[in-house]
Amino acid sequence: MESLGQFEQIVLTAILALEGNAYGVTIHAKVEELSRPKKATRGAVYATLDRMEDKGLISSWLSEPTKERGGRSRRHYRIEKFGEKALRDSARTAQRLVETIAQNLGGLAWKPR
Amino acid sequence: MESLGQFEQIVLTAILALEGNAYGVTIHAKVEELSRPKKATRGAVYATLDRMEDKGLISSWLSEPTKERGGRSRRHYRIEKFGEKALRDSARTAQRLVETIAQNLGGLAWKPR
DNA sequence: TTATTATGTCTACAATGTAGACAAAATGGA
DNA sequence: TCCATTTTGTCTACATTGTAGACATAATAA
Repeated sequence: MESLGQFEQIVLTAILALEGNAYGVTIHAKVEELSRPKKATRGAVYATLDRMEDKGLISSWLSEPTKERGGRSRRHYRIEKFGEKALRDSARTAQRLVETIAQNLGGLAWKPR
Repeated sequence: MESLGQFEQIVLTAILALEGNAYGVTIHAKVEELSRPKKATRGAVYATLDRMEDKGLISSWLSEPTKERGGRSRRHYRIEKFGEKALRDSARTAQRLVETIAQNLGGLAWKPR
């Protein structure tokens, strides 16, 4: 019953949100968006992607190079069933925490959107 | 701009939820409740409490022994302002994740109370 | 060709997470 | 009295996750 680390959860969520356009650079950008105002380095993202691939949470493949300035082939990632389940589970716990915190600490003042 | 680890977040939330009755045993129980079905050992909880006290997120003091069978003095914990802020911040990020996951993965099947 | 952009790999370390043995205080019952 | 039991806490050692940044490579424009 492994469970996701915090950063793993964020990276996985980023891949999910990118629907089919998930590779190093876009994932890194989405991770920073999700964890704002905290920064993340590319190294951190790639290391986590590697580990998650080893564990079978995600899989990857190389695409053809693009035509943009400097564009070269990219390693794309997608979530496996196993990763989806892990993410779902971790989201339940996260939700439980958020509710408990909101109840006890009062308005978090986030606007849902 | 330190940010809370996953387990730190859970332990902090447990202290919060226990309002004034937070010490090793009750915290451990609440942590397991919050992270169900995952288990946690007492060692993990205490190690995390120590680290968070070092960082000034929480503080602790010893209470008088109680009259129950085997009851001895307990180390009670409470959250400091700094810890409260850290928890609030981490809750915002968690909420952002949960929303993103729910949007992309569909019903998490939690009832928001 | 070389500078520049986009992309990815690697290494090494710091921080966090975890298990489980051990210790000690209190007290009820032999 | 003193020992077994309950409650509580400490400690050690290690595994996993998180992070920074240097380095490498491919493509192309100039």
